Amino acid sequence: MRNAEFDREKVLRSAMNAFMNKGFANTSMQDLKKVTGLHPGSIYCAFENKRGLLLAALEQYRLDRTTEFEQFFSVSQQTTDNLKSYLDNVVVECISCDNTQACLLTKALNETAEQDFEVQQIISNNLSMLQQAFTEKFEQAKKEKSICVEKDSEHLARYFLMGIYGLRTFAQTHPEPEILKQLAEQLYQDVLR
Amino acid sequence: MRNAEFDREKVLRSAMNAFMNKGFANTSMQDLKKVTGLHPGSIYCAFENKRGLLLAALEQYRLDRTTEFEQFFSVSQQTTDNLKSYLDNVVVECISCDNTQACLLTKALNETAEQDFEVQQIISNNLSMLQQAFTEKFEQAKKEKSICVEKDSEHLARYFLMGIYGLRTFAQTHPEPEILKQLAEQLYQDVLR
DNA sequence: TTCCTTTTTGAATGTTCGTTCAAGATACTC
DNA sequence: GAGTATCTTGAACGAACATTCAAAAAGGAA
Repeated sequence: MRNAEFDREKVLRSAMNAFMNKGFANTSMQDLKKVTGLHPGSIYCAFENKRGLLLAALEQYRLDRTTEFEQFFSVSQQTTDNLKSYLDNVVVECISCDNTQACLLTKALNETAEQDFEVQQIISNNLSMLQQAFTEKFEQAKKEKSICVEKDSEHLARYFLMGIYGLRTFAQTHPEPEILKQLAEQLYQDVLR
Repeated sequence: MRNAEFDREKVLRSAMNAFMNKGFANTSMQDLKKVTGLHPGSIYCAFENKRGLLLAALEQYRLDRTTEFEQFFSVSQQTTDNLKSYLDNVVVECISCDNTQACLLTKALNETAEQDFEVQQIISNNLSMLQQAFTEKFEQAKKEKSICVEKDSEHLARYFLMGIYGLRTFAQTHPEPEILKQLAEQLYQDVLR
């Protein structure tokens, strides 16, 4: 017997960053070898192929983001405060202009749409779960009397998520801090109103 | 002397559709040969290379979308009506689930970001022009008393565009007509409020 | 019709890609 | 400490890629 030498999580996060930077198709095995430090054979041994590495990276991304989400919503007692923090953080990520701070899900969704149904399904599911998580937070905010009870939490979650998608795309052409902050602020107001 | 046989606009629209369907990197010259009906040599003769074809397709896309934009805003006297029509059409395009109805600019932006500065610049410029066009429409709506004069037209245009980006991304995972219509409706309300 | 120029054609090119594999290295088991 | 199962290594593979090019075809000028 013998265990693998490499740190699986580190490797997956490296691969994840590479995919976010250059996209799946444009990231070659040579690139992956460089960023993960793994030789082709090891990658194929551990993940079957390049696509398997993407699938594993997507799963790691899901785990990481879920943890991050829970951290954001365990700061303040006021759920709306945490929503604001979450949104502010999206803006910070956008401002950084660092591709590795982007969303792997939307990035991969844009690229593999209509070509790989399994990947598309996985991404859709992940995004649906995020949406569901937001729905619960809006439901909670209603209980805390921060939001009018008449509002539909599901609709709010969808609108909020739509805004985040839009913000990220917008930032790609106009990463100006003040403008992004302004857009995020209005989104927050519109959702809470 | 001898003129080229092919219809340049038709070729560019075919290429444009292919790029929107599979992305730039995933569209091979064989694919392009198939959809354009042009042999590799002709493509290289006319557009220098694959990237040159993308640049030409982006320019054709700009022309087509500009014409379409002007058509949308020459229907009703009420600018706000035309804004609504424009937004409704985005929803229709999203519902169709037809990749060729997507936005080549955001698609290419997602793919070539951080890899091809010239392409990124062209896309940014095109999107800025669209934003500017919306700004003018909101300015006009203010003159028509449809929007409060206190509002900042530039901010409204940015927010509206952000919403459209978000809507398109959201639709990729949830192309349900009713939900998309609801999101678009709220966006319209939030902008006009 | 003849000639010249340009386009069209599609096979050939060199490169890069994802993937494989056999040899070597290494840690665990007994 | 020997044996063995597993991982690591990196060269080699065929396939697919963007690109080139020389020959063939065809329009315009004379």
